[in-house]
Amino acid sequence: MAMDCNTNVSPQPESETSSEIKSEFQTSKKRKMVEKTVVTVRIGENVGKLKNEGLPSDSWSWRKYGQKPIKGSPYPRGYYKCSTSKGCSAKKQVERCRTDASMLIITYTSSHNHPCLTTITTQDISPTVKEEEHIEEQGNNNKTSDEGTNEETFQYLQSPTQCSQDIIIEQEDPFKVNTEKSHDRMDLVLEEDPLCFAQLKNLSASNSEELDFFDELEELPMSSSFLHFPRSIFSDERIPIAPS
DNA sequence: CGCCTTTGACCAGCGC
DNA sequence: GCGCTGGTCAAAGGCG
Repeated sequence: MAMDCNTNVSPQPESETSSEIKSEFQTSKKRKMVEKTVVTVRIGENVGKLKNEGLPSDSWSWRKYGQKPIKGSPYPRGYYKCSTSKGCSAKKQVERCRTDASMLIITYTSSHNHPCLTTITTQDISPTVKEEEHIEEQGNNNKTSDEGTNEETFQYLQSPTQCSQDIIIEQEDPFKVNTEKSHDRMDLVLEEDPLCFAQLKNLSASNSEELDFFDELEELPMSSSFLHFPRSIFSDERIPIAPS
């Protein structure tokens, strides 16, 4: 895998937890062309807070079906399937960035063939959403004040750049060159991609899930030393994905 | 009892 | 063609 963490400086607002999404229509040189969305998530204080608060881990329900050590990375990769709906083919892969233990790389594959639970049982999970939104509001410089305050279903249509301050998402279309307009593309992609915001919301929530997963991984070598890096060094975690 | 995690085995794609 | 590697399957066990 060519995944790695760069330390490029970007104008995006800094945050304890940030992430990016990259859309891939061709990906995984090992496998067929499958649309993927790669998200990098910086593990920050928010994650711990979420975890401590015991929030539901996700709007979707994920079931782990495999874990594999990845060559070149000290951390294994976990494979998850959506268990919200039986026929749902949505999957995600979770791994820790090999060069920055404080970052998670989450790769979403396929799309959900069912409505997000957020839209199904809004009343059940709205406290969770509100918690997330509250966190979002704490430091999102780009976000307008009236966003993220109402129904969750509305957020489904929002740009991921606005969805969360602690999860700054950048989606990259490998077939397009201009990365500076990535957030413009994101809007388009998200409107087309069934993963879209519902999954983006997963990110912050699933952080805790991933943290649980990686709590164990942290016992692996390297991780502790990486955790000592100042987070500011990794203000930008753009992950280059080598086209196949 | 149902769901989830773990883990070894197997399969498939890619590079040499 | 072979080996390596990533991705998936399925059985077993644990947990709520």
